[in-house]
Amino acid sequence: MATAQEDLLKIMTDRAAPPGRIRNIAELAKLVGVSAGTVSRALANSSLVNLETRERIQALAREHGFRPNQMAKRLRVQETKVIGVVVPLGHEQRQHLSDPFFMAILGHLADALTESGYDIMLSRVIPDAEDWLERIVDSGMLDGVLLIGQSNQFEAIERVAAWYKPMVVWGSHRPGQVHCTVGVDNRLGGRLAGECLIGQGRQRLAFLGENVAPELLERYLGLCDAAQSAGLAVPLQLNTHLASDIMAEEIARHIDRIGAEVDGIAAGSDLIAMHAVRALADRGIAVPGQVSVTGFDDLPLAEQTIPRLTTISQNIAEGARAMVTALFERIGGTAAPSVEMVPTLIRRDTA
Amino acid sequence: MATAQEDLLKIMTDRAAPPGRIRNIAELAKLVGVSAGTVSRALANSSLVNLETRERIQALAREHGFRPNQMAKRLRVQETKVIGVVVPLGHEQRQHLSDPFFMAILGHLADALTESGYDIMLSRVIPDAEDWLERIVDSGMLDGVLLIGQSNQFEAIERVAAWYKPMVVWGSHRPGQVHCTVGVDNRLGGRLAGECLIGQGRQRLAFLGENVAPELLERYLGLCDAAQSAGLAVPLQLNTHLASDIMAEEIARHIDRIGAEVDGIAAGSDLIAMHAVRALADRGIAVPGQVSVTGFDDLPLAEQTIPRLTTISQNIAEGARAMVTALFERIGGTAAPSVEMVPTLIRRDTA
DNA sequence: ACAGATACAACAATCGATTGCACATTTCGC
DNA sequence: GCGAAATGTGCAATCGATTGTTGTATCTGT
Repeated sequence: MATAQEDLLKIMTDRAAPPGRIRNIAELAKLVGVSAGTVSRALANSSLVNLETRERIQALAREHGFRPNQMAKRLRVQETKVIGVVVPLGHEQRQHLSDPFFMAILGHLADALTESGYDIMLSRVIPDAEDWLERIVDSGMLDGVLLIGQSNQFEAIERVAAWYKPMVVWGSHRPGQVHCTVGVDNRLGGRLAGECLIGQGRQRLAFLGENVAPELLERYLGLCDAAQSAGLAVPLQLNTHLASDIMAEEIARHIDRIGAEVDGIAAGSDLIAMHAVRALADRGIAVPGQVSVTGFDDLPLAEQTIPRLTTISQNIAEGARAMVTALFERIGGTAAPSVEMVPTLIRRDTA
Repeated sequence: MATAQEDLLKIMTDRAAPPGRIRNIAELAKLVGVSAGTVSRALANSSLVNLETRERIQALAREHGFRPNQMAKRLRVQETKVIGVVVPLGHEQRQHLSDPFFMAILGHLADALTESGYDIMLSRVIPDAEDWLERIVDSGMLDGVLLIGQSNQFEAIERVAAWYKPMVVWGSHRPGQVHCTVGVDNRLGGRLAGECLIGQGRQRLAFLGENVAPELLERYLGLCDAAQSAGLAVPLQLNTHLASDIMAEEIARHIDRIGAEVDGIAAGSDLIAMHAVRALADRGIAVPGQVSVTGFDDLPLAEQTIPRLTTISQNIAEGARAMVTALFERIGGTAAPSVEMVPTLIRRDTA
């Protein structure tokens, strides 16, 4: 702590900005002896200004560590080079940014966007106010918006999508919807999971995950499809919050309650599956000996659990790329359509 | 795909903005029949404008879905309400945003910042240009900057910290440094890990993790301290990249190479430890039977591996809070000092 | 040597909101 | 009924850069 105090002193002493720091283009212009406009062009390396003066100005700017104010530039040019990445938490007030799925996709989005010279504005929104999305969209700070997940905000998204084009949403595509989505065919994914379980001879199925978000609902419906095709009873649907701390005990309770009624569990996500496997193991129920479990997402962690998760793969890297290209097309004025990717079953150890 | 085409059509048709959309305060002012200034004040709910007109203006704004342009406001007010969260990847070009540690801390930062009405600008920076941090810091877009990790950019950070106050860095505190850090005492953490291993009777120690980032270097030095105190040989130091795809095979190679030379591994992070445990298991080496392993961070995943990781805990939630409060103090003009938290050993199954 | 082209740089409008100051209209005290 | 205070609104400057237009040397060709 002693050293920290010393630092504090040091900081207080050179509190004043470096002498003669240049704050804006006008000051630099005065210093160089030209007009502000010329400086602006010089810094943009425009051939309109004499090579000699151009270099003189650039040198002086570098020397004084001057960089033009982006806020002003962006206001003038009406282009911000910032994309909003928004996670709506309609049904999940708890922090959910640490959800591994979100993090995985965010990583890929960040790659693609920074590569194209865009910055990322991250918003974790709890849609309490009716116009949460409108507020984001016309804050005037964003060139476009990527929404990760539809949550229970389908209506709000549609409403905005009707007039705001540069927006792409990760989620399910319902026939006739206006907003542009990228995602897998969740219903097919659910069906694949079901068929896998049924193929193992499982008869009494359950789905772990809530059904307010379209994505998860579709997965459940896909599971139902599979059950129906095989002549089995309608699978149970067990609600589970997405916040990881609650999730664990919630799942444990479900497992306790349903006990031997169920021999095949399709989880709404890998994270849910992981907790389910753990809860089953804790109770001495063998996976996949007595109960089979499937996940959804195929996150890196699916391979690292023991036993490794059998899961439905959505290609997140490809999905992120698709979102970004669709968004750029839309920013450019083209009406890029939705993209629906095909999920595949990754067979590992749990089913 | 048919439905997607339909959507496209629909989108093209109402391409034009809604009729009579109000673009700026001046237009709204004309509509209401007052001056722009009055509208501005009315929307800010200033008591300077008559309650009646105020409500009339607000109603009209709501009706037309008008929201003032934030970019303009922020330019004028010289306060952006945006905090930059920056991950410098000096020694790691590969995507690293998906690093679970980063994600965990980002989640908590997002909570704390949004709660205080700040937005987050996320930058994943590869510090190739010399002035990467300067560019971020005086882009004019940020009220403050949070740096996650020092990477190998200690000098650059110090240089900027000399004149830019509202910046807080997650990482190690070296005596006499100028920039404000929040983090655990990494050296002590390394020592704790070492003592734990030695306490299990381990004699031939190794550290898994590169040593260009101060944090990891300190951890290694702590391990060395412990070894020295116990009269053991200097622990091996094995470089390991942080990009998760390379990491796995790199660690596997290390394990193959060192074989029986080592019976105690202190990993630089939980992720590294996890991969090490897996690599050992794959080779039929019992953990902790033959080799003990410790992690660092105590991420949620540390509890979910099998066997569960023995690790050094840094309280990430508390750390994130500390970063944010320090940053706010600095934005307010106070020179908040560095914070160094005390790490603790979490004893689980791997050591 | 002169019309016309070329190369530079200055001027001023603009992006969209905020806010100090001045001005006009009530309201109030006495 | 008159000066003073209170209230409400408009005007215009400002934040900091960009860019279309205009103006003035300098240069080219004949």
